[in-house]
Parts: sequence; structure tokens; C-alpha cells
Amino acid sequence: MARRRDTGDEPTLVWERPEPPSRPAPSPLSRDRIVRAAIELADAGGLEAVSLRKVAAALDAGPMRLYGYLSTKEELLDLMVDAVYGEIPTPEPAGGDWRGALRALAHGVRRTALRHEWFADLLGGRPNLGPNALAHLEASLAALDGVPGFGGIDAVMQASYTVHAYVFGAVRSEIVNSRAERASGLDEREWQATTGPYLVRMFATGRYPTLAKVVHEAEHPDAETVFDTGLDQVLDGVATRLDGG
Amino acid sequence: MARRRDTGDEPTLVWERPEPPSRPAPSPLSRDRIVRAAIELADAGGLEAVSLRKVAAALDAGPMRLYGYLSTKEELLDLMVDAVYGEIPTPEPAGGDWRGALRALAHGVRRTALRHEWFADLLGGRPNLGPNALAHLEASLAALDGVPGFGGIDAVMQASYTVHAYVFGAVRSEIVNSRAERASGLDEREWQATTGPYLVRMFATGRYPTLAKVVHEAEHPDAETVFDTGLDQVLDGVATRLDGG
DNA sequence: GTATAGCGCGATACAGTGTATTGATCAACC
DNA sequence: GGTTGATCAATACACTGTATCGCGCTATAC
Repeated sequence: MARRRDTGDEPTLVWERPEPPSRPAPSPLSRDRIVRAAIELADAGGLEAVSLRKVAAALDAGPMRLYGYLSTKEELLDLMVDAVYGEIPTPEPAGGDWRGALRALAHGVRRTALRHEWFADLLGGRPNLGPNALAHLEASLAALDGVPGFGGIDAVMQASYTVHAYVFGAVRSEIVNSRAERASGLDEREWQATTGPYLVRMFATGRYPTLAKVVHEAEHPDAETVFDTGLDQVLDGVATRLDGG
Repeated sequence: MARRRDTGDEPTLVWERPEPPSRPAPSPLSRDRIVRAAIELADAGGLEAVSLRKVAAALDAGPMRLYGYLSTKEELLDLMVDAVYGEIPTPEPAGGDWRGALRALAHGVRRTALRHEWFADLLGGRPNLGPNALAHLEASLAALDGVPGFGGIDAVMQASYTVHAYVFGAVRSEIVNSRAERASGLDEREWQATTGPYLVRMFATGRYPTLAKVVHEAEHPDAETVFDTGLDQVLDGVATRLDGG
């Protein structure tokens, strides 16, 4: 029934009348598709590869089209963050094993951040109030609530806060490190020409003896081990504050 | 022809690249003045108030003038971060009291971040290799090195890593919170019209029972107390891993 | 079947960004 | 004193997020 009517007010012949702009099939858009496209871009090229224009282009749309679904680029980033929060599995509230639950959550965050490195850049950059972020937080609190030893809700909140702070900081620094290493791998020439010698010279000043010792003598276990050990330390610390000791 | 970008045959890190010879030019510029101006802008208007144009304008100079002192905006941010690291007092290496030393450093970071909120946005965003950042790290390592109980340099590194991760994460989340609160204070109308009801509705779904309990029943001590308690937990955790128990 | 209203969408526009290039200006040296 | 080489301002460019505008389509009312 899509009969194209010839309004007739223009006597132009078909031969020279331009075709209508090729409508690329009014591709049904949705917040979900937008966010997915943005995440894909960010995974491939980092956060600075995400511009409204590029996201729109990836969906065969004009940039302004997106403003029907969100009203600000920051909102897009918020949506991306929450979508990724949704990828983090939340452990069953199997009672009792609060350490196991918190460890699972922490490793979930870490693994997810390794999959979406930009996630670490956004973590804690703005308040995360999306449903998935809240669910993550809820899971962490629920793992502690009711555990004998955690006196009241305040202790629960404090413990969750402490662990989250560690996880956020650790993940962020791990990502930064891995990025730096990868960059220096790809661009080894430059690294050996600049950063390396720079550090050598800095160490040679003798102002950073312990740091120099760490760099030269320490074993530098792999990142996951360091993360895990640190997490254990933090959980130990939380445990020492339990009522029942 | 002045080559602005580095071509690799020169040391290219900001830290060791010499400033251009001080000229009796119109207004004497220096990396220091540039960084100071940028920090002032950032303190007043946040990171997005820092543009090369504005920094230059604050110094009565054209934007391109800055490129004699740095070759990228990121370098300017690096310099700002290191300058702020320089504001954090490093405790005397008075032997023994490693907890006191780490606490002092941690509180130094926190106080400094409260003074320069943008600092939290940049913390851990890129590798911080400036002299002051290195000195900070050195102080933290030195506080632990040689302490009986910390077996080797590896344990020292791990402990420092754990504490730093916590401090970074905690500071970042505190800043974000305080920003959000201030924003909702200034703009209470909007907050009560949007975020508040949204959370209420989310809680009403019953999917976040523990979170709801926290919001409604917890005491919410002031931020410094929370930070400090968490820090103590982390230090406790580090201590439990000492050789000598 | 025609006129009208609405509106979703693309095009355009604008102010602002980081930075490359270009020209002018000015100090120092043969 | 003229030349060279450095330094800085001006211009230019590609790109950003977003406000505005107006075309063209679709659905409704007659």
C-alpha cells in the first residue's frame, strides 16, 4: 500500500528526477543496540574511539538520531558502564561463605575490566546507579548481611566499602600497567629510548633506593597473583574486625 | 624549523627534557607557571575547565606558546599530577612504625585529593613516573623495607600495592560521592525530582533489600571515619601476613 | 481521496577542542 | 650588516558534543 504518489506539481521527468535518498531501511534503533555498538567501539579503540558520530555511523544513522535515546554523552557512558556491570556474575546468596562471595565478585570485576579495559577508566568516575550496578552492590552487601560476627548494618557497609575500594584501585592500576606494557611492547624502540633510560637515570640519583631494589630484585609475580594476594590481605583485615574475632 | 614533536633522538619525557632557555621575551613563561595556572583552573572549574587555550590565556600567551614547554596536553596533565604529588608530605623514615608511616601517606593523599578534586580523576589514569610520584612510592616502600616480619622485597611490594590500591579506590569514590552530594545540594530541586524518586522506586522493587536497609538504617559516619576505618582494616590485613604474626 | 497535523530524522550550524603549519620577528653570529 | 636560526602568534584543520531547523513521511480527519 506504499503507493508512491506523484504529486504532479513538479513536471520533472523520471529520467532526471533524483531517486529518493537511499533510506538504509529505517533500521530499528534501540538503546540496547546503541550501547552495544558503543561498547564494541570502546573495546576496539578505547574510550576516545567513542564519539556520538562514530557510534551513530556504526548504526547507519546520523548523530542526532541518538538524542532520542539519550540526552547526553555522559548518559551513554553511564549506560555502557551499567551494561558491563551486567556481565559480572553475582554469586548465589549461599549463606555463610562471605569470603567466597566477595572473592567471586572481585574476580568478576577484574575479569570484566580486562575484557573491557575502558571500564576501568570509568569505574568510580561517576556515581553508578544503574540497575546492574545496584545489583552488584546489593550482592556484595547481601553476602555480608547476617553473617555472624558482622554486628550491624554499619559493619556490613564498612566492609563492603573497604573491599570495593581495594578492588577498584587494584583493577585500575592493573589496567594502566598492562596498557603501558603493551604500548612499550608495540613500541619497544621508543620505550628503550625514553622511559627506560629515564628510570635508570632516576634510580642512579640514589633518591629511590627501595624502589630501585624492587625493580631489580623483586620477583614480580603475575598480575592475577598480586591482585589475589592483596584481596586476601584485605579480606583478612575485614575478618579481624569481626565481633567474634 | 622548530620540530615540536619529538623524533626520537632526544629524550622526550617531560621530566628530563629541558625547558627552552629563558628569554627576555614578553612575559617570562616556565613549565612551573604553566602547571600552576592549569592547576588553578582545574581547582576552580574541574578538569574540563583546563584547555590549552584557557591555560595560555591565563598567562597572556597564545595556545601554541605552550608547545615549547610540553608537546601534548597529556603531558600537561602528567605535570599537574606530579606537582600535586609534591604537595603530599612524605613522613620521615623513622624506623619501625610502618603503620604510622603508611597512614600518614594515605591521609596525605586523601587530603590532597580533597584540595584538588581533579586529582582523583587522574589518579591511576596513566602511569605516574614523575619525580614526586616516585618519591611518594619510595616513601611507602621505604616505610616497609627492613621492618622485621616483612620477609623480602616481594612482601614489601605486595603490601605497598595493596594499601595503594585501597587508598586510590577509596579516595576516588569519596570524591565522586562528595561531588554528587554537592551537586544535589546546589540543585536540590532536580535531585528530588529525579534521582531520589528513582532510587525509591528501585528499592520498591524489592530487588535490593540489603542496599535499602543500608540506606535507611545505617548510620553513615562521616567520610573521614569511613576512610580511616577501611584503612585500618587494610593495614590489619597486611599485618596478618607478616612472618612473625 | 484529499488536506492537515505531527513528528521523527537528517542536515546544518556553532562553539570549543588539540595540534600542525605557516609567517613574522628578533637575537646572535660571521 | 646581512644572514641564519630560533621563537612565538596567527591561521588552519579535523573533530568533538549538542542546539536548531526544516524536509518528508505517516497517520488522522474530513
